[in-house]
Amino acid sequence: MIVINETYAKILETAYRLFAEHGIDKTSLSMIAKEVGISKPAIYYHFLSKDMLIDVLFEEIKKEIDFPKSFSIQDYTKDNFEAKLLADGYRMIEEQRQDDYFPRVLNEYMIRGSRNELKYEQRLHVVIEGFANGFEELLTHGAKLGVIPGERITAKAHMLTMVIDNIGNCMLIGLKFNYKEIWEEAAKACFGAKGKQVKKPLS
Amino acid sequence: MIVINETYAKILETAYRLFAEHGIDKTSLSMIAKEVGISKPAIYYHFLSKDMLIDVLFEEIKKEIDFPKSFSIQDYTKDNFEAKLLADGYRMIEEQRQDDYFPRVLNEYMIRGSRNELKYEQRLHVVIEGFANGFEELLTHGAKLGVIPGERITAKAHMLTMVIDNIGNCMLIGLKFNYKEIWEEAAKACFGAKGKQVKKPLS
DNA sequence: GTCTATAAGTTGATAGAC
DNA sequence: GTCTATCAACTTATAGAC
Repeated sequence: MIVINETYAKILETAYRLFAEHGIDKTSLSMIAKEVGISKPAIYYHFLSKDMLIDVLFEEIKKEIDFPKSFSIQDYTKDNFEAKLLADGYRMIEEQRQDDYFPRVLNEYMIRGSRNELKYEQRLHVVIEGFANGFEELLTHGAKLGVIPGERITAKAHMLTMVIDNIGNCMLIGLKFNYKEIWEEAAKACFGAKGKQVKKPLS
Repeated sequence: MIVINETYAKILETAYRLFAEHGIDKTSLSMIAKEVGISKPAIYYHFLSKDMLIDVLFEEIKKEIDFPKSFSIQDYTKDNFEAKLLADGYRMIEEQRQDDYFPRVLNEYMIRGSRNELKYEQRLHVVIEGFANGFEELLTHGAKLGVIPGERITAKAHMLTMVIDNIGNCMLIGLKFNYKEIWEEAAKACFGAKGKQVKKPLS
Protein backbone atom coordinates (compact mmCIF):
# COMPACT_ATOMS: atom_id res chain seq x y z
CA MET A 1 0.00 0.00 0.00
CA ILE A 2 1.96 2.98 -1.25
CA VAL A 3 -0.03 6.11 -0.52
CA ILE A 4 1.13 9.71 -0.60
CA ASN A 5 -0.84 10.98 2.36
CA GLU A 6 0.10 9.82 5.86
CA THR A 7 -3.30 10.08 7.55
CA TYR A 8 -5.06 8.69 4.52
CA ALA A 9 -2.94 5.55 4.75
CA LYS A 10 -3.38 5.28 8.51
CA ILE A 11 -7.15 5.41 8.14
CA LEU A 12 -7.08 2.65 5.54
CA GLU A 13 -4.79 0.44 7.60
CA THR A 14 -6.87 0.92 10.73
CA ALA A 15 -10.09 0.26 8.86
CA TYR A 16 -8.54 -2.93 7.49
CA ARG A 17 -7.66 -4.18 10.97
CA LEU A 18 -10.96 -3.20 12.58
CA PHE A 19 -13.02 -4.61 9.71
CA ALA A 20 -11.22 -7.90 10.21
CA GLU A 21 -11.74 -7.89 13.96
CA HIS A 22 -15.33 -6.68 14.23
CA GLY A 23 -16.77 -6.82 10.75
CA ILE A 24 -17.54 -3.84 8.51
CA ASP A 25 -21.03 -3.14 9.88
CA LYS A 26 -19.90 -3.13 13.48
CA THR A 27 -16.91 -0.90 12.82
CA SER A 28 -17.93 2.74 13.17
CA LEU A 29 -16.05 5.77 11.94
CA SER A 30 -15.67 6.80 15.59
CA MET A 31 -13.78 3.59 16.30
CA ILE A 32 -11.48 4.17 13.35
CA ALA A 33 -10.91 7.83 14.26
CA LYS A 34 -10.11 6.91 17.86
CA GLU A 35 -7.53 4.28 16.84
CA VAL A 36 -5.91 6.58 14.30
CA GLY A 37 -5.84 9.39 16.85
CA ILE A 38 -7.91 11.92 14.96
CA SER A 39 -11.49 13.16 15.21
CA LYS A 40 -14.31 11.58 13.28
CA PRO A 41 -14.94 14.53 10.92
CA ALA A 42 -11.27 14.39 9.91
CA ILE A 43 -12.02 11.14 8.12
CA TYR A 44 -14.48 13.00 5.93
CA TYR A 45 -11.69 15.17 4.62
CA HIS A 46 -10.02 12.04 3.16
CA PHE A 47 -13.08 9.99 2.27
CA LEU A 48 -16.45 11.16 1.00
CA SER A 49 -18.38 8.64 3.11
CA LYS A 50 -18.03 5.36 4.97
CA ASP A 51 -19.17 3.58 1.81
CA MET A 52 -16.37 5.22 -0.17
CA LEU A 53 -13.85 4.15 2.46
CA ILE A 54 -15.13 0.56 2.22
CA ASP A 55 -14.87 0.81 -1.56
CA VAL A 56 -11.34 2.16 -1.65
CA LEU A 57 -10.14 -0.48 0.81
CA PHE A 58 -11.61 -3.21 -1.36
CA GLU A 59 -9.69 -1.93 -4.35
CA GLU A 60 -6.47 -2.04 -2.30
CA ILE A 61 -7.21 -5.57 -1.13
CA LYS A 62 -7.92 -6.82 -4.62
CA LYS A 63 -4.40 -5.84 -5.65
CA GLU A 64 -3.02 -8.27 -3.06
CA ILE A 65 -4.87 -11.23 -4.52
CA ASP A 66 -3.00 -12.58 -7.46
CA PHE A 67 -2.89 -16.13 -8.70
CA PRO A 68 0.58 -15.83 -10.29
CA LYS A 69 1.91 -14.76 -6.88
CA SER A 70 1.10 -18.21 -5.49
CA PHE A 71 1.44 -20.36 -8.60
CA SER A 72 3.99 -19.24 -11.19
CA ILE A 73 3.15 -21.28 -14.26
CA GLN A 74 6.46 -20.73 -16.04
CA ASP A 75 8.30 -22.63 -13.29
CA TYR A 76 6.25 -25.81 -13.78
CA THR A 77 8.06 -28.47 -15.79
CA LYS A 78 7.27 -32.05 -16.75
CA ASP A 79 9.45 -33.32 -13.93
CA ASN A 80 8.43 -31.04 -11.09
CA PHE A 81 4.76 -30.53 -11.95
CA GLU A 82 3.03 -32.63 -9.28
CA ALA A 83 5.54 -31.77 -6.57
CA LYS A 84 5.33 -28.08 -7.35
CA LEU A 85 1.54 -28.01 -7.42
CA LEU A 86 1.56 -29.58 -3.97
CA ALA A 87 4.29 -27.29 -2.64
CA ASP A 88 2.63 -24.10 -3.89
CA GLY A 89 -0.64 -25.16 -2.28
CA TYR A 90 1.16 -25.89 1.00
CA ARG A 91 2.70 -22.44 0.90
CA MET A 92 -0.65 -20.76 0.33
CA ILE A 93 -2.15 -22.67 3.26
CA GLU A 94 0.78 -21.68 5.45
CA GLU A 95 0.44 -18.03 4.50
CA GLN A 96 -3.21 -18.06 5.51
CA ARG A 97 -2.32 -19.69 8.80
CA GLN A 98 -0.05 -16.76 9.63
CA ASP A 99 -2.14 -13.80 8.51
CA ASP A 100 -5.81 -14.27 9.16
CA TYR A 101 -6.67 -10.59 8.83
CA PHE A 102 -6.66 -10.84 5.08
CA PRO A 103 -9.15 -13.71 4.62
CA ARG A 104 -11.33 -12.22 7.33
CA VAL A 105 -11.66 -8.93 5.51
CA LEU A 106 -12.11 -10.66 2.18
CA ASN A 107 -14.91 -12.63 3.79
CA GLU A 108 -16.55 -9.38 4.80
CA TYR A 109 -16.64 -8.26 1.19
CA MET A 110 -17.74 -11.74 0.18
CA ILE A 111 -20.83 -11.58 2.33
CA ARG A 112 -21.59 -8.10 1.02
CA GLY A 113 -21.31 -9.52 -2.47
CA SER A 114 -23.66 -12.35 -1.60
CA ARG A 115 -26.37 -9.82 -0.90
CA ASN A 116 -27.83 -7.70 -3.62
CA GLU A 117 -24.96 -5.25 -3.71
CA LEU A 118 -23.99 -5.64 -7.32
CA LYS A 119 -20.78 -3.65 -7.21
CA TYR A 120 -19.17 -6.11 -4.82
CA GLU A 121 -20.65 -9.11 -6.53
CA GLN A 122 -19.05 -8.27 -9.85
CA ARG A 123 -15.69 -7.44 -8.32
CA LEU A 124 -15.67 -10.66 -6.30
CA HIS A 125 -16.21 -12.60 -9.49
CA VAL A 126 -12.97 -11.13 -10.73
CA VAL A 127 -11.16 -12.42 -7.65
CA ILE A 128 -12.42 -16.01 -7.73
CA GLU A 129 -12.37 -16.21 -11.50
CA GLY A 130 -8.76 -15.06 -11.32
CA PHE A 131 -7.94 -18.22 -9.43
CA ALA A 132 -10.21 -20.42 -11.52
CA ASN A 133 -8.62 -19.14 -14.75
CA GLY A 134 -5.15 -19.39 -13.24
CA PHE A 135 -5.63 -23.05 -12.37
CA GLU A 136 -7.11 -23.68 -15.80
CA GLU A 137 -4.06 -22.15 -17.44
CA LEU A 138 -1.77 -24.16 -15.17
CA LEU A 139 -3.53 -27.46 -15.90
CA THR A 140 -3.58 -26.70 -19.62
CA HIS A 141 0.16 -26.19 -19.37
CA GLY A 142 0.36 -29.55 -17.58
CA ALA A 143 -1.62 -31.21 -20.35
CA LYS A 144 0.80 -29.85 -22.94
CA LEU A 145 3.67 -31.26 -20.91
CA GLY A 146 1.84 -34.58 -20.88
CA VAL A 147 1.55 -34.91 -17.12
CA ILE A 148 -2.20 -34.19 -16.97
CA PRO A 149 -5.01 -35.76 -19.00
CA GLY A 150 -6.35 -33.18 -21.44
CA GLU A 151 -10.03 -33.76 -20.66
CA ARG A 152 -12.24 -31.78 -18.30
CA ILE A 153 -9.48 -29.30 -17.50
CA THR A 154 -11.97 -26.58 -16.59
CA ALA A 155 -13.90 -28.74 -14.13
CA LYS A 156 -10.64 -29.82 -12.48
CA ALA A 157 -9.42 -26.24 -12.24
CA HIS A 158 -12.66 -25.16 -10.62
CA MET A 159 -12.50 -28.09 -8.21
CA LEU A 160 -9.04 -26.95 -7.10
CA THR A 161 -10.39 -23.43 -6.69
CA MET A 162 -13.24 -24.65 -4.46
CA VAL A 163 -10.81 -26.58 -2.27
CA ILE A 164 -8.06 -23.99 -1.81
CA ASP A 165 -10.62 -21.26 -1.19
CA ASN A 166 -12.65 -23.19 1.36
CA ILE A 167 -9.55 -24.34 3.20
CA GLY A 168 -9.12 -20.67 4.06
CA ASN A 169 -12.70 -20.37 5.28
CA CYS A 170 -12.45 -23.44 7.47
CA MET A 171 -9.16 -22.30 9.01
CA LEU A 172 -10.91 -19.03 9.81
CA ILE A 173 -13.55 -20.63 11.98
CA GLY A 174 -10.85 -22.66 13.69
CA LEU A 175 -11.46 -26.12 12.26
CA LYS A 176 -8.48 -28.33 12.92
CA PHE A 177 -8.41 -30.37 9.73
CA ASN A 178 -5.27 -31.69 8.07
CA TYR A 179 -5.36 -29.15 5.26
CA LYS A 180 -2.18 -30.32 3.59
CA GLU A 181 -3.67 -33.77 3.11
CA ILE A 182 -6.91 -32.29 1.79
CA TRP A 183 -4.95 -30.29 -0.78
CA GLU A 184 -2.99 -33.42 -1.71
CA GLU A 185 -6.21 -35.28 -2.49
CA ALA A 186 -7.51 -32.41 -4.61
CA ALA A 187 -4.22 -32.01 -6.47
CA LYS A 188 -3.77 -35.73 -7.09
CA ALA A 189 -7.23 -35.91 -8.61
CA CYS A 190 -5.99 -33.76 -11.49
CA PHE A 191 -3.41 -36.26 -12.60
CA GLY A 192 -5.87 -39.08 -13.25
CA ALA A 193 -4.94 -42.74 -13.57
CA LYS A 194 -1.76 -41.96 -15.48
CA GLY A 195 -0.45 -39.80 -12.63
CA LYS A 196 1.84 -42.47 -11.25
CA GLN A 197 4.64 -41.99 -13.67
CA VAL A 198 8.36 -41.43 -13.18
CA LYS A 199 8.88 -39.61 -9.96
CA LYS A 200 12.50 -38.60 -9.64
CA PRO A 201 14.30 -38.55 -12.93
CA LEU A 202 15.58 -35.13 -11.95
CA SER A 203 19.31 -34.27 -11.89
CA MET B 1 -40.24 -25.48 12.56
CA ILE B 2 -43.05 -26.64 14.79
CA VAL B 3 -43.63 -24.00 17.43
CA ILE B 4 -46.55 -23.68 19.82
CA ASN B 5 -46.86 -19.92 19.79
CA GLU B 6 -48.07 -18.19 16.63
CA THR B 7 -46.33 -14.82 17.01
CA TYR B 8 -43.17 -16.47 18.28
CA ALA B 9 -42.99 -18.50 15.08
CA LYS B 10 -43.80 -15.50 12.90
CA ILE B 11 -40.97 -13.52 14.49
CA LEU B 12 -38.51 -16.34 13.87
CA GLU B 13 -39.60 -16.81 10.26
CA THR B 14 -39.44 -13.10 9.53
CA ALA B 15 -36.04 -12.79 11.19
CA TYR B 16 -34.84 -15.68 9.06
CA ARG B 17 -35.95 -13.99 5.86
CA LEU B 18 -34.66 -10.53 6.77
CA PHE B 19 -31.33 -11.87 8.03
CA ALA B 20 -30.91 -13.56 4.66
CA GLU B 21 -31.82 -10.44 2.71
CA HIS B 22 -30.01 -7.75 4.69
CA GLY B 23 -27.65 -9.55 7.05
CA ILE B 24 -28.06 -9.87 10.80
CA ASP B 25 -26.39 -6.58 11.72
CA LYS B 26 -28.47 -4.56 9.33
CA THR B 27 -31.74 -6.13 10.36
CA SER B 28 -33.26 -4.18 13.26
CA LEU B 29 -36.00 -5.31 15.58
CA SER B 30 -38.16 -2.52 14.14
CA MET B 31 -37.87 -4.07 10.69
CA ILE B 32 -38.88 -7.46 12.04
CA ALA B 33 -41.77 -6.02 14.06
CA LYS B 34 -43.04 -4.08 11.08
CA GLU B 35 -43.05 -7.16 8.82
CA VAL B 36 -44.70 -9.32 11.45
CA GLY B 37 -47.29 -6.65 12.06
CA ILE B 38 -46.63 -6.08 15.75
CA SER B 39 -44.87 -3.39 17.74
CA LYS B 40 -41.18 -3.61 18.57
CA PRO B 41 -41.61 -4.12 22.33
CA ALA B 42 -43.84 -7.11 21.61
CA ILE B 43 -40.74 -8.94 20.42
CA TYR B 44 -39.30 -8.56 23.89
CA TYR B 45 -42.17 -10.52 25.32
CA HIS B 46 -41.05 -13.54 23.26
CA PHE B 47 -37.29 -13.01 23.24
CA LEU B 48 -35.09 -11.61 25.98
CA SER B 49 -32.94 -9.65 23.54
CA LYS B 50 -31.88 -9.45 19.91
CA ASP B 51 -28.94 -11.67 20.77
CA MET B 52 -31.25 -14.30 22.17
CA LEU B 53 -33.39 -14.16 19.03
CA ILE B 54 -30.26 -14.66 16.91
CA ASP B 55 -29.30 -17.57 19.15
CA VAL B 56 -32.66 -19.32 19.03
CA LEU B 57 -32.82 -18.98 15.24
CA PHE B 58 -29.40 -20.56 14.91
CA GLU B 59 -30.55 -23.56 16.93
CA GLU B 60 -33.54 -23.94 14.60
CA ILE B 61 -31.34 -23.69 11.53
CA LYS B 62 -28.90 -26.27 12.80
CA LYS B 63 -31.71 -28.82 12.93
CA GLU B 64 -32.20 -28.39 9.18
CA ILE B 65 -28.62 -29.31 8.37
CA ASP B 66 -28.24 -33.00 8.38
CA PHE B 67 -25.84 -35.08 6.36
CA PRO B 68 -28.04 -38.21 6.32
CA LYS B 69 -30.80 -36.11 4.74
CA SER B 70 -28.65 -35.60 1.66
CA PHE B 71 -26.59 -38.80 1.67
CA SER B 72 -28.26 -41.89 3.14
CA ILE B 73 -25.42 -44.34 3.62
CA GLN B 74 -27.59 -47.44 3.93
CA ASP B 75 -28.78 -47.03 0.33
CA TYR B 76 -25.24 -47.17 -1.10
CA THR B 77 -24.34 -50.55 -2.58
CA LYS B 78 -21.35 -51.91 -4.45
CA ASP B 79 -23.15 -51.44 -7.73
CA ASN B 80 -24.69 -48.01 -7.29
CA PHE B 81 -21.99 -46.35 -5.18
CA GLU B 82 -20.39 -43.99 -7.70
CA ALA B 83 -23.65 -43.15 -9.43
CA LYS B 84 -25.40 -42.49 -6.13
CA LEU B 85 -22.60 -40.31 -4.78
CA LEU B 86 -22.87 -38.20 -7.92
CA ALA B 87 -26.67 -38.09 -7.86
CA ASP B 88 -26.88 -37.10 -4.19
CA GLY B 89 -24.39 -34.30 -4.82
CA TYR B 90 -26.39 -33.10 -7.82
CA ARG B 91 -29.53 -33.03 -5.69
CA MET B 92 -27.82 -30.98 -2.98
CA ILE B 93 -26.59 -28.49 -5.56
CA GLU B 94 -30.09 -28.27 -7.04
CA GLU B 95 -31.64 -27.68 -3.63
CA GLN B 96 -29.28 -24.78 -3.01
CA ARG B 97 -30.08 -23.32 -6.39
CA GLN B 98 -33.75 -23.15 -5.44
CA ASP B 99 -33.56 -21.90 -1.85
CA ASP B 100 -30.77 -19.44 -1.33
CA TYR B 101 -32.19 -18.07 1.91
CA PHE B 102 -30.78 -20.96 3.83
CA PRO B 103 -27.11 -20.71 2.78
CA ARG B 104 -27.30 -16.94 3.09
CA VAL B 105 -28.36 -17.11 6.72
CA LEU B 106 -25.90 -19.88 7.44
CA ASN B 107 -23.23 -17.62 5.99
CA GLU B 108 -24.27 -14.89 8.41
CA TYR B 109 -23.65 -17.21 11.33
CA MET B 110 -20.44 -18.42 9.70
CA ILE B 111 -18.97 -14.95 9.63
CA ARG B 112 -20.03 -14.42 13.23
CA GLY B 113 -18.24 -17.65 14.09
CA SER B 114 -15.11 -16.49 12.30
CA ARG B 115 -14.85 -13.56 14.71
CA ASN B 116 -14.12 -14.04 18.32
CA GLU B 117 -17.63 -15.08 19.23
CA LEU B 118 -16.81 -18.49 20.66
CA LYS B 119 -20.37 -19.70 21.02
CA TYR B 120 -20.95 -19.64 17.28
CA GLU B 121 -17.50 -20.95 16.48
CA GLN B 122 -18.04 -24.14 18.41
CA ARG B 123 -21.52 -24.72 17.05
CA LEU B 124 -20.39 -24.16 13.48
CA HIS B 125 -17.77 -26.84 13.98
CA VAL B 126 -20.62 -29.23 14.67
CA VAL B 127 -22.23 -28.32 11.35
CA ILE B 128 -19.20 -28.75 9.11
CA GLU B 129 -17.84 -31.68 11.07
CA GLY B 130 -21.24 -33.28 10.62
CA PHE B 131 -20.64 -33.30 6.89
CA ALA B 132 -16.98 -34.24 7.21
CA ASN B 133 -17.82 -37.19 9.45
CA GLY B 134 -20.74 -38.17 7.25
CA PHE B 135 -18.54 -38.35 4.16
CA GLU B 136 -15.92 -40.25 6.13
CA GLU B 137 -18.53 -42.80 7.19
CA LEU B 138 -19.80 -43.05 3.63
CA LEU B 139 -16.34 -43.58 2.16
CA THR B 140 -15.48 -46.12 4.85
CA HIS B 141 -18.64 -47.95 3.83
CA GLY B 142 -17.42 -47.74 0.24
CA ALA B 143 -14.05 -49.17 1.23
CA LYS B 144 -15.77 -52.11 2.90
CA LEU B 145 -17.75 -52.71 -0.28
CA GLY B 146 -14.46 -52.64 -2.18
CA VAL B 147 -15.31 -49.74 -4.48
CA ILE B 148 -13.04 -47.20 -2.74
CA PRO B 149 -9.34 -47.56 -1.83
CA GLY B 150 -9.04 -47.86 1.95
CA GLU B 151 -6.26 -45.30 2.33
CA ARG B 152 -6.59 -41.62 3.21
CA ILE B 153 -10.34 -41.88 3.68
CA THR B 154 -10.38 -38.90 6.05
CA ALA B 155 -8.53 -36.59 3.68
CA LYS B 156 -10.85 -37.57 0.84
CA ALA B 157 -13.93 -37.01 2.98
CA HIS B 158 -12.71 -33.56 3.97
CA MET B 159 -11.92 -32.74 0.35
CA LEU B 160 -15.52 -33.59 -0.60
CA THR B 161 -16.71 -31.40 2.27
CA MET B 162 -14.64 -28.45 1.04
CA VAL B 163 -16.04 -28.79 -2.48
CA ILE B 164 -19.74 -29.26 -1.71
CA ASP B 165 -19.64 -26.47 0.84
CA ASN B 166 -17.87 -23.96 -1.36
CA ILE B 167 -20.11 -24.73 -4.31
CA GLY B 168 -22.86 -23.24 -2.16
CA ASN B 169 -20.81 -20.13 -1.44
CA CYS B 170 -19.96 -19.56 -5.08
CA MET B 171 -23.57 -19.99 -6.18
CA LEU B 172 -24.47 -17.38 -3.60
CA ILE B 173 -22.32 -14.68 -5.12
CA GLY B 174 -23.70 -15.58 -8.52
CA LEU B 175 -20.73 -17.33 -10.11
CA LYS B 176 -21.87 -19.28 -13.16
CA PHE B 177 -19.65 -22.34 -12.92
CA ASN B 178 -20.65 -25.82 -14.02
CA TYR B 179 -21.11 -27.10 -10.50
CA LYS B 180 -22.22 -30.58 -11.49
CA GLU B 181 -18.94 -31.13 -13.32
CA ILE B 182 -16.97 -29.77 -10.36
CA TRP B 183 -18.72 -32.23 -8.08
CA GLU B 184 -18.03 -35.04 -10.54
CA GLU B 185 -14.29 -34.32 -10.42
CA ALA B 186 -14.28 -34.28 -6.63
CA ALA B 187 -16.33 -37.47 -6.37
CA LYS B 188 -14.29 -39.33 -8.98
CA ALA B 189 -11.11 -38.50 -7.07
CA CYS B 190 -12.32 -40.74 -4.25
CA PHE B 191 -12.36 -43.85 -6.38
CA GLY B 192 -8.70 -43.76 -7.29
CA ALA B 193 -7.12 -45.66 -10.16
CA LYS B 194 -9.28 -48.73 -9.56
CA GLY B 195 -12.45 -46.69 -9.92
CA LYS B 196 -13.06 -47.76 -13.50
CA GLN B 197 -14.70 -51.05 -12.73
CA VAL B 198 -17.96 -52.60 -13.89
CA LYS B 199 -20.47 -49.90 -14.51
CA LYS B 200 -23.88 -51.44 -15.06
CA PRO B 201 -24.15 -54.97 -13.75
CA LEU B 202 -27.36 -53.85 -12.09
CA SER B 203 -30.73 -55.64 -12.51
C1' DG C 1 -49.74 -10.38 24.88
C1' DT C 2 -49.57 -6.24 22.92
C1' DC C 3 -49.56 -1.50 23.14
C1' DT C 4 -47.70 3.79 23.63
C1' DA C 5 -44.16 6.48 25.31
C1' DT C 6 -39.65 7.10 26.23
C1' DA C 7 -34.94 6.44 27.79
C1' DA C 8 -30.08 6.35 26.65
C1' DG C 9 -27.00 5.61 23.41
C1' DT C 10 -24.88 5.21 18.75
C1' DT C 11 -24.52 6.13 13.98
C1' DG C 12 -23.15 8.66 9.53
C1' DA C 13 -22.72 13.13 8.19
C1' DT C 14 -22.37 18.51 8.10
C1' DA C 15 -21.29 23.61 9.51
C1' DG C 16 -18.06 26.49 10.42
C1' DA C 17 -13.90 28.07 13.23
C1' DC C 18 -8.83 27.86 13.13
C1' DG D 1 -6.16 19.34 7.59
C1' DT D 2 -8.10 19.00 11.71
C1' DC D 3 -10.97 20.55 15.17
C1' DT D 4 -15.60 21.37 18.22
C1' DA D 5 -20.34 21.38 18.09
C1' DT D 6 -24.28 19.66 16.39
C1' DC D 7 -27.81 17.14 13.59
C1' DA D 8 -31.39 13.90 12.38
C1' DA D 9 -32.04 9.27 12.28
C1' DC D 10 -31.61 5.25 14.03
C1' DT D 11 -30.61 1.49 17.55
C1' DT D 12 -31.63 -1.80 21.66
C1' DA D 13 -34.19 -1.88 25.50
C1' DT D 14 -37.54 -0.68 29.44
C1' DA D 15 -41.81 1.26 32.10
C1' DG D 16 -46.21 0.91 32.63
C1' DA D 17 -51.15 1.07 30.84
C1' DC D 18 -54.76 -2.01 28.99
